[in-house]
Amino acid sequence: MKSQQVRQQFLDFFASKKHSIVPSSPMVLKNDPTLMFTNAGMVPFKEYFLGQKNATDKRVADTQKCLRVSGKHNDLEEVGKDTYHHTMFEMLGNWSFGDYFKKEAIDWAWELLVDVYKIDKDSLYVSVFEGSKEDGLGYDQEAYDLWKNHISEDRIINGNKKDNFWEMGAQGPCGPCSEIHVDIRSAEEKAKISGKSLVNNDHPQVVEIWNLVFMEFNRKADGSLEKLPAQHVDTGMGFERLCMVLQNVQSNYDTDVFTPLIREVEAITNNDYGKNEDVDISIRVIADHVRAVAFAIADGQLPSNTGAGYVIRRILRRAIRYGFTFLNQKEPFIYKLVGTLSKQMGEYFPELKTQKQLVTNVLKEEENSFLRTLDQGLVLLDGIIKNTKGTEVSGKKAFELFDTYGFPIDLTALILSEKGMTLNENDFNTELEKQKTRSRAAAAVETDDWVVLDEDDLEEEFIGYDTLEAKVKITRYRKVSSKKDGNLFQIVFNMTPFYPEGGGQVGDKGYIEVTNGNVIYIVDTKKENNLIIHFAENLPKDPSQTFRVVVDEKQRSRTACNHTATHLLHQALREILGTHVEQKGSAVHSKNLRFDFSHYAKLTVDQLRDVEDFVNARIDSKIPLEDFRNIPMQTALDKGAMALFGEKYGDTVRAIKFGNSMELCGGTHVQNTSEIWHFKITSESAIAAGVRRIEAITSDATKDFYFETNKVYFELKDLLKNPVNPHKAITDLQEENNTLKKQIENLLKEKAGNLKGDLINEVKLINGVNFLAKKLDLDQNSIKDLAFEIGNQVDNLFLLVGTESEGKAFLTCFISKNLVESNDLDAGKVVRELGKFIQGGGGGQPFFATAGGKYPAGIAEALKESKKYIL
RNA sequence: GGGGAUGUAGCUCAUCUGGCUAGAGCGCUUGACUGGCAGUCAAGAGGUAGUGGGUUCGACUCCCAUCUUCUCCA
Repeated sequence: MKSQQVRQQFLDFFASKKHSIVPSSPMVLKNDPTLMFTNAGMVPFKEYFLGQKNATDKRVADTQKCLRVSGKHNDLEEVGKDTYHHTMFEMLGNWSFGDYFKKEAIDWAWELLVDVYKIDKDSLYVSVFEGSKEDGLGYDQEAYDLWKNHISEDRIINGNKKDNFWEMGAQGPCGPCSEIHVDIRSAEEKAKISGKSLVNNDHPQVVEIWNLVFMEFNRKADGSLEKLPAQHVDTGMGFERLCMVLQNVQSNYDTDVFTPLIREVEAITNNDYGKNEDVDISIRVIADHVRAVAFAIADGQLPSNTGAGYVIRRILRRAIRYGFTFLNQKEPFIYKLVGTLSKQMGEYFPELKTQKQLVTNVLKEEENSFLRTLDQGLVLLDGIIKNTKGTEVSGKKAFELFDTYGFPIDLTALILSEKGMTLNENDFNTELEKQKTRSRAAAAVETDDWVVLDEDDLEEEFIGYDTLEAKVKITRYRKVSSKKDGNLFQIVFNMTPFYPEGGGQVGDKGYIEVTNGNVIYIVDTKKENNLIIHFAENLPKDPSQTFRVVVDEKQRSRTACNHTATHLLHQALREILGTHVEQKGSAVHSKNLRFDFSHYAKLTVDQLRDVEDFVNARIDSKIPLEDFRNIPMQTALDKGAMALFGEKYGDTVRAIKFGNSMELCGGTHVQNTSEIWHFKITSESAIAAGVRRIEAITSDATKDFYFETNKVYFELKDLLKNPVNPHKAITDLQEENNTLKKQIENLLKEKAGNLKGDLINEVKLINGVNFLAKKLDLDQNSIKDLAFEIGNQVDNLFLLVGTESEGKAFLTCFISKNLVESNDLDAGKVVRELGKFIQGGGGGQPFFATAGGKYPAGIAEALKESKKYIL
């Protein structure tokens, strides 16, 4: 059975059980501070489990693209070494939000696997939670009894808390779970060792394929459990593993999910899969990683050096590294796999198709940049090897190479071992640990439990589109402390006019009015799991009162101008550059806006001008806002709204329309484009291959901008005595300046030439040494030049020049090199000793040295004294 | 967000702990040799050492601030 069919049958099966089938949510998360990527099928539905939102569909099923790079079985460095771990994978899941529970979940799982997929029930095992004393939980008898109806009791295994009690995190919803394992070994092997003993033992052919979680508790910060108001089902089945079982192969990488990629890698790199262990690992790594990276980029997450982008970069670099070392690829090649991937998965994940060109460009650029890093590292490592005595390279040096220059440590180890050398890994790990501790300490956040004041009013209403102030009640609050921000309070109201950071737009600021006119400032507003959280430095004394809260109007209106301008800019770019332009990122602040978009070339001056004109024309046309709230997604799309990838499945959306610009958007906007007043691009630059960034300003900021530039212009013009043509005035000045410079240079040379002649005439032969000590009225640099020039013409020279400037005294001493040796003279010593006369000190090299002091009157004596060195 | 590195001629980089009038290779200009090209030789142009402060007799070098780029960690 082809993987496409496997996926489809799953979805069809649950559709027949009255589930809504929803598309996969983005793999990259934007509004969750606790998580960078969707790492399990349940992530998009977190808010339902947390009780922060009521599900509109009580039964849902989907396949979800997930990314895992850390965790007990998902260390990035392990992926590829075995045949069943991945970074990016699909998780098939069915959900019940307060609807059905254990019985249906278990019955349907069995029906699908055995009746639909026709898996031999004698190869299946199931596990049941055995209970936990520390949590006061008993044996999950209910699940056991349900399984007993389908499977013989000797195939039911008891599982401990580690394997059979699922938790979302340290805090939050959790519950017992029941896993289904499948044994795909041959009959002989099964006869030898019972599959039962291999369950949960990391055996590549006895694997868990489906986990059914029965969510019924909430774990509090103090570790205790409380019963959830409603019970949910959350299941997750590894798609790739399921395909392995159904396609009757021994490895996920032998399924048609991966084989097209593996064939392509073989063809491109001219290597065969299945002949050499290192080559096989490399090919698996590349086949796995290219999926993760391509999906992430298609979801809008470009590789970068921080946050989620850094994780993506690391995954890609790991693939490049394996290709470099074991497949002998010294040029970019991974980008060539995008076509195959898109052909194979683009049907169900259309973002791969539409973003194919961008993904390809970005990968190629990243590959090139890392290959440069590797080149540089190879040179540095060579240097380290040369400077190493003995055969062990210090861990500190290797760490520096890794930390500062990005050279992979395993590559260092490999190269060293080829040269019969070793690496002090302990020291390396110590250094790495230090680095981690430092970073963690800087980012540490302590979060207290929520204090819930109003259980009944958990769904917070956003009223900020229509009003900037309201009378509200606090429904919950908690304290968070971090090194960076100190103590802050997170406050949630029953309703709020404050816009939370999202869609690129910054969160609102403002204040809470407490007793007798005092206020508590709200410094930021953010969204977390669908909850609007207000950050305040204090908490009202009596949080149970009703408060008036007010949004900072100035910031809000400026931000609104910038947000609307961003939409118009987006429209302008698509109109002027073409519809290949897609939003890749956006930041809307009160003082400026930033818009990243896909485009292959630098914008010309004319294009920038056209874009500005286009936006300003729409501002001039005074277009009113049309605000469509709570309309179904499909309705919005039918009306012509631009759908962005990265949108999450949701019940209803909001669409913002200004004339022909229509986008799905939750942000705040002006009522009429005329409020924006004016739009001005301040910069255009590249941020990645095929992605460009425009920064721009609007309204008040453009006034300031024009005022400032205008002011500078008039100041300059004034300085130039108000010429008719300032441009010409400046170029004239520059030319004049150049000719004058040359003239002065010539004059000075001439003067120095004369002076040099005079001085050479004054040189006296004393004791076989050409001696001259004189005070001159020249600057330090000229004296230096002069000294060297005289030195070039006169042999056996001992020259001492004194000079005085700004009340300070200076001595310069030049001694011909042959004299330095034959007469054992040292100009440095000379100036140091003579420096005493001018109450200063100095030094230099044996043949040229300078000294400075604060007593100019002593120069004469110093000059007189100098004679003694040659007598 | 935290740490490390980096910025010197058009390009790639030297200048070891402060002091050899800031150098090399490639590239560029001019000239010579060779039938032409490649090439060789000779001469030459090109640098506020990221920027702004400070310490010092003296700063590319040390200190502070700031920006660029790279990189690791979170």
